[in-house]
Order: sequence, then structure tokens, then C-alpha cells
Amino acid sequence: MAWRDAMCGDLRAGDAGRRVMVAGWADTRRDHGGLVFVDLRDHTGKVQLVINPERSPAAAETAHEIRNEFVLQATGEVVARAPELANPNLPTGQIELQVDELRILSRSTPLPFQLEEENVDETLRIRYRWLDLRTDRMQRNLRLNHVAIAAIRRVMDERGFVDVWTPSLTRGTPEGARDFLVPVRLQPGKFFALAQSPQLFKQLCMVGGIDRYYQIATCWRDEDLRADRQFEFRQLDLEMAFVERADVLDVMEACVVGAFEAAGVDPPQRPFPHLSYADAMLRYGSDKPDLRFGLEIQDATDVTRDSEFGVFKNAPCVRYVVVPRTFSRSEHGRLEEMAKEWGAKGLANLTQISKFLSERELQAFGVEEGSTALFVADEEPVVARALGLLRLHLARELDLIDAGRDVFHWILDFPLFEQSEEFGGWTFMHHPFTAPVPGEEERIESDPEHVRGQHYDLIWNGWELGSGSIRIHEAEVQQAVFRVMGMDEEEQRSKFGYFLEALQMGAPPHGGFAMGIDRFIALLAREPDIRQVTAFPKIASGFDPLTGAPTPYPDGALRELGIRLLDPQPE
RNA sequence: GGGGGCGUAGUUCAGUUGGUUAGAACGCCGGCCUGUCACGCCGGAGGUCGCGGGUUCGAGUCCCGUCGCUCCCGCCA
Repeated sequence: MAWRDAMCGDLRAGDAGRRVMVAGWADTRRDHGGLVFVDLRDHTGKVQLVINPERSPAAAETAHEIRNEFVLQATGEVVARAPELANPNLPTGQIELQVDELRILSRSTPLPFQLEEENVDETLRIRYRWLDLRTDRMQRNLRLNHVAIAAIRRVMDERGFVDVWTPSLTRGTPEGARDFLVPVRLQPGKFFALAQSPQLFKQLCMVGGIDRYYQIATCWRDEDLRADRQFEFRQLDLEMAFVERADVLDVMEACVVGAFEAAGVDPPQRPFPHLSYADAMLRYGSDKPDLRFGLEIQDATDVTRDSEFGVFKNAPCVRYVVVPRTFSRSEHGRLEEMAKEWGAKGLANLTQISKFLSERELQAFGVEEGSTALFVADEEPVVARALGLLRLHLARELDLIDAGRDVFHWILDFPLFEQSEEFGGWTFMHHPFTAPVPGEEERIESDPEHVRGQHYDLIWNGWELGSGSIRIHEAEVQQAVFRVMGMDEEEQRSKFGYFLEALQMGAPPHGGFAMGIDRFIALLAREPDIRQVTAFPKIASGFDPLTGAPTPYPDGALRELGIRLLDPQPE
């Protein structure tokens, strides 16, 4: 038995005269006592049902019982509306359905919130997600999610990628993000970790001759939730053997453009511009700069080295940004406060310090009338950070960002290592499997600071979409990297022995990428957070208000796993 | 772990300097209504002002604590 033979939103003037059966939710009802109008809704749209007691007394009787969100089935004739009765605000407004038979398929209690209400508390929306999913917004977002992922899978398929499933239950890694631990009855006292990423498995696929691997992989990380972070998320994870950087970038660009086209959004121009890490830090003070506006940072260190102005003379790095407007004393004070919060010692305005500067300096800075040059002098990382954040703040405040533009670009040539703030030694900048730039392998241990990695980040409007690299495929190089990080032979063997073994048994050169799909979809949908494109998200405290998870577990079940809680069970 | 914002009817919100019985809109319930489309009209129900304590003659309003939600920092190889 069919429940329907037409979709509500599809009916048009050309359907006049057709007998159809539609089914959906009662969006609104207008009960005139005699005539009853019901807007019937499915995901394609709404159509007006007209229930006339003269046409069908039985249907009219049923119609008086209808309340919002009842599920109905209506059979009748599509009728063209007289011009003065048409509704220009509805795509189906030229017609209506004169109902002969009306069935209530399902009733609804009054809802905890109205579907068309704006700004409904998000916890409430998630608690009753099945209702929230009926809204245009969530329908649009989940369908966009599907369309974009389908397009990405098409690109992968066309290019010969193989979707390989990798385990969720994996070996824990104490470094990096916190693992979600999974105890297991057959191995009491031991724990799996839910995969934070399929990184090592996909590299093993390369050693295994898969050549081109991909997966829309679910990943888990037990870290605080944010607008752009949930406990579990999906990444487009891919890896390719016998390729160089350009091949990986090309595939990723094709995925992005494919998803844009499928979503009906103007795609960005290919190839995406390249920017070196050093350049990005110098000109934008960030490794994920928003390039939708200018306000580039200028370096003044060469000019100020012999400055009469002590603040400049004594600073290892002096940079400035030119803003196309002037600031009052109090406005400047506010900016300076912000710069201090970002680590700067102060923020110098050229007009206020010009009396300390030489002719040569003033000429070098050459600021036009009506503009302001703002200086920060300090260690290089401090200057970059403060001016980078200031640049972003000013662009937003002065409305310099063209929200209609989408600017993608690559950041390349990252340093392989950075100083660890925790341990003081060296740690990897992205992950320990990134290969150094060819020719720099020898310096890994002698001069780690200056070794560049073959790493690349994909940036969209100042958001990091994902990152990838050409990987190390030689065990000796991999071990050198581990040694720089302070891992002795024993530790390497116990944590990564299986991986090092694989590298010693015919590992091809390879590289890949991982892109956060949920973040990508949220940006594509112009949504402010990923919960809006996630069917059943957790709230920021890590709680699921829909199911009430996580929950305590009975002692018996824990005992079987060899677990006893330190504190009594919470309620 | 730290900082900011919020918490009043089912929902979204207003609530003045601390002062009568805490309001509006939508939703809900009852009644009327044959061309509405956010239908209209009449009537009604609905409140632990998150919770606890304090100041005060008097607290939605001020103070302290606490809980929840949210954003940010830390964290996220």
C-alpha cells in the first residue's frame, strides 16, 4: 500500500486536475468552522489542503481534530486557485488540494517549542532533536552534508581511491589528545583507545600496496568541546603512494571544488594560492591567515636597528600594520590594551612617536594622511602574534571583510620541529611522521630548529580545514625524528615497533591529507558551529541531553571488566 | 583548570531607583466563524523569577554561594 504518490512541495499549476495522495505533517491549520485549511508539509515544501464539508463531510469532521504536527494523509484533486486566492509567498501557491479523503496517521502532543521560533535554547533543540530536524534549517544542513560527501566520494572514486575501513578500537597513544578508553572483558585491566585518526593504519595501507586509500573516518578525542569541536567527528582521510606534494594538493582541491559545485555554491578558483609558513607569519602573523582582506604586516626591523628610539633600538623585531583611518586617544588606548592581552608590551602609534624617529625612519614608513601605523616591538613570535590578532580584530571592527568571498589557500614549508613548552626539548609541529624537505634529513638531529617539513595546511577564510604531509618512508629517518623528540630505542620499540618494522619491509614513498568534514560542511552551510550540521550532537559539557548519556554503570558490569570506581556512583 | 555572557509562563522575551496581585507575543484549552494562508473574534488555564542563603519593613531586582547553558583561553600530535 502506498502512503503517498506526490510530494507536497512539488505540486504546480500544471498539476491542476490531477488526483493525488499526499502525506506529511500539519504545519498550520486554519479552521473556519466550516471550511478548514491545512498547510501540509514534507521536506519538499508545503501545500494547502482545503477541506470543504460540502465536498466531504467525513473529511471535514476529521479536520477539526487536527493539531500542529499531526501526520496526515490526504487524497483529493489538485485545483488551480483563482488569481485573487493565490499565495505568492508559496511555490505551490497557484494551486491547492481539494480533499476528498483525510486520514490522521499519527497524532502529536503540544510541542516543547515551536518549530518556527527563532533563538530556541540549543539544549532544548538537542533534547528534542527529532523535532528540530523538521526545521528548514536542519533539513537543509543535513541534506547539504549528504550532497557534499557524495560529491567527495565521486571525486575519490574517479581518481581510483579505495575506501578501506580501519579499526576504531586501537592502541592508545599517551601523546597528543586524550584518548577515549574502552575496557574489554576478554582483556581485563587493559584498554583500547578509540581512534584519534587512522594515521598509522593508512600508512600501513601504503606499505600494503593499496596505493590510493581514502575514508570518511570517524575520530574520537576526549578534549573540551567547542563551536568547531565535538568528541567525535569525521575527517576525509586519504593517502597516496608514489606521489609528491602537488598530487595531494590537486586531489584536495578537486574535493573542495566538487563539494562546492554539488552544493550549488560558487567554487573557489584553482589552483589555490600557496603561501609559505614564514611568509604567513611575517605578513599576517598567523599560520592560518584570513586572506579576504589586506592589512598586511610590514617589517621595520632593518630600519629600526639603529633607531634613536630606545623601544625600537633594543627590540629584536619591530613590525607594524597600516590602518586606513585614524584613532582617538581613547580608541588607541583600547587597542593597546588588547595588544597587551595578546602578549605585546605596548602598541606604538607613529604620530605619537614620530618626534623620536629619524628622517630615514619616517621616510621608510611613509604613512599617508588619514592612515595610522601601529607598531609592536618585541621578540619575533610575540610581534607576529600580537599584530596578527590586531589585524584580524581591526578588519572585523572596520568591516573590511567581504563575507561574500571564499578564499582558500595553502600554507607550506612548516618547520618540522618546535620547542616544547612542556618539556623544553623538541617536539613535532604537526605529527612525527612528516618527512623533512629532501636534503634536510641529515640535519634532523644536528640542527632540528631549521629543518623544514613537507607539511601543508589548507585554509579557508582563516579557518584551518585540515592538514597533510609527505610522510617519512624510511625507518632510519623515522627513528632520527623519534630520537630528537627524546624517545630512546626501547620506547620507540614499545610504542611504534610494528610501524618501524613495516617501514623496513618495502615502504613506498607516500603522502596524504586529513580534512575535518564537519567543519567544512558547517562553513559551506554558513553555520556558526558544527552542531548545526550534526544530526545528534553533544552539548558543550560533553552530555547528550537526548539520551542522557553518559550514564553510570552497575557495579557488576564494571567488576567483569576489572574496574572499581574510586568515588561512589553519581546519581 | 581560568575568564566573559546568560538563566522570569510550554517557547521567545520585557520587567524602571528595591515597592500593589510579575507582564507581552506565540503556543495550549473552550466557544464562534465557508476563502484563509503567521486566518479572525470572544473567553480561559498556565510562574518554586534555576537552586540555597543573606541584607531589608519589603528582593525577579542588591550581596554571597551553588547548579545549568554558552563563548573564549588552556587543551585539541
